[in-house]
Amino acid sequence: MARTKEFDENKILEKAMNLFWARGFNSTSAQDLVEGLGISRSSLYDTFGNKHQLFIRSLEYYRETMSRRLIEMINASTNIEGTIWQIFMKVTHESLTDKLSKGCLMVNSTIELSPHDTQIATIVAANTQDIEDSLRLLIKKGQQSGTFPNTLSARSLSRFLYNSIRGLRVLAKSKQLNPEVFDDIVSMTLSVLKK
Amino acid sequence: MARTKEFDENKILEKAMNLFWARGFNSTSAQDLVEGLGISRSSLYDTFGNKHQLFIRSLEYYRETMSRRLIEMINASTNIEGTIWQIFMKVTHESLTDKLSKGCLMVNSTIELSPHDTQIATIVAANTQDIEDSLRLLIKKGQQSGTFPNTLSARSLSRFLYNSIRGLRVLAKSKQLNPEVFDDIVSMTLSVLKK
DNA sequence: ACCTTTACGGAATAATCATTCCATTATTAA
DNA sequence: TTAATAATGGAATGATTATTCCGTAAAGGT
Repeated sequence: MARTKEFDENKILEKAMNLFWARGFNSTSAQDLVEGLGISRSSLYDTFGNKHQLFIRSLEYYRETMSRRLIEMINASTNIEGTIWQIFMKVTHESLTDKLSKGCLMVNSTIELSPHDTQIATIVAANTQDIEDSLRLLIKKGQQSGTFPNTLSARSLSRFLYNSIRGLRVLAKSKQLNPEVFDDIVSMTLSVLKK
Repeated sequence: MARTKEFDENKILEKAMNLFWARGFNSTSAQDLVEGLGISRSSLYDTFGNKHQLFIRSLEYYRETMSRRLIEMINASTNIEGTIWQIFMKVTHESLTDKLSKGCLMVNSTIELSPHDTQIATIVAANTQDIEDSLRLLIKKGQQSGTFPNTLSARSLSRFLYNSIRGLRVLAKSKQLNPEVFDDIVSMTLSVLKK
C-alpha cells in the first residue's frame, strides 16, 4: 500500500529523554526538541501528540532502560555486599563525571512536576517501588545467607538505602562535586548494613 | 521632601519566597507574582529589578529565616541526641502536613537551576556549608561529652546526616507521603550515631 | 499650598511559547 | 504506474512570557 517504515522511535525517545534529563520539562522548548531530536516539528507532533506526552514516553523509556538495568543488576547479584557497594560506586562515578549534571530523571521530575502532575507522580512512585522492592529482596537474601544481621527490617533498609541515593542525586546537580563528600556519605550509609 | 515609606519589603519577600517555593522559578510567572504579592507590576520591577533578582532575594530570605532558624536551634542545643532527633522529626512533620508539597527551596533550586545558574548554585552551596558546619560542631560536642563514639569523623557524619535530609526533601515532593517510610529512613539514619 | 518622590493601573512591546496547518517530496505495496 | 501513506520545511496561529512605559493618584516634608 504505502510507505511503511518510520524513523526509529526508540532512538528519538532516547534523545528526548536526554534532553529532558539535562534541562527538565519546562526548560526544554519545542524548538529545542526539533533541533535536538533531528525530526521535523510536524513529525514530532504527528508521532508523539504533544510535548507532555513525549515527556511521559521519555520518563517511561528511562524506567525501561536505566531503572531496569539497575534492577537486573540487583536481581542477578551473587555477591550481595559487593552489589550494593557497586550501586553506590556507580552513582558516585556518574555524578562526578557527568559534565551536564543531569542527576536522575526521576528525582528531577519529582521536584519539578510531581506536586502538580498526577500522571508523572504515579510513574515516579512506581519506579521507586520497583527499586525498593528489588533492594528489599536482595537484602533479605543477604540476611538468609548470614551476610547481614537479621535484626533490621529488610524493607526499612531498602527505603533507607534508596533515600541515600536520592540525596546523592540532588548533590550531583549542585556545584559541589567533591569526591570526599560522596565517599563520606556512601561509607556512612553502608555502615548501617554492618551493624 | 517626599513620600518616604514603602510597603514592607520583607513581607513581600516572604510572599515571593512562598510562591517560588511551591512552584519553582520557571513555573511562577510575572503575572502570578503580581497577583500573589499584592503589589503592582510597576512596583515589582521598580523595587526588585526583575524576576531573577527577586528569586535571588527570595532564596537569600529563605536562608536568613528558615536555614538560620535551623542553625540557631543546632547552636543552642544542650541535649545533642535530642536535637538531632528533633530536626528529623521536624522535617518529617513538615513533609507529611504540607498540602502544597513545597519540600525545601534549596533542594528544589538545586535541581531546577544550579546546573545552569552559577549565582544560584553559589547560594545553595553556601547554605549547605553553613548547615553541615553547624551539624559538625554539634556532633563534635557530642563526641567530646561522650554521647557519640569518637571512631567516626564528625565531618563525615554531618555530610551523611544532611544527605539524608536532602533525600527526605525529595520524598516530600512525591505523592508517597507514608509516615512509615519517613520513620524507617529516620531511624536507620540515626542508628549510625549509635555505632 | 507646593514640590518631590512613591506607587499605581493598565496599556504596549517584543520575544518566546506550544501547536496547527499546508503544500511538497519521498517511499512502498499493489 | 498508481494510490496511499509518511515525513518534510516552513509559515501561521494564538496564547503567554518578561519587561517597559505612561499618565495619574497619593503621601510627606518644607
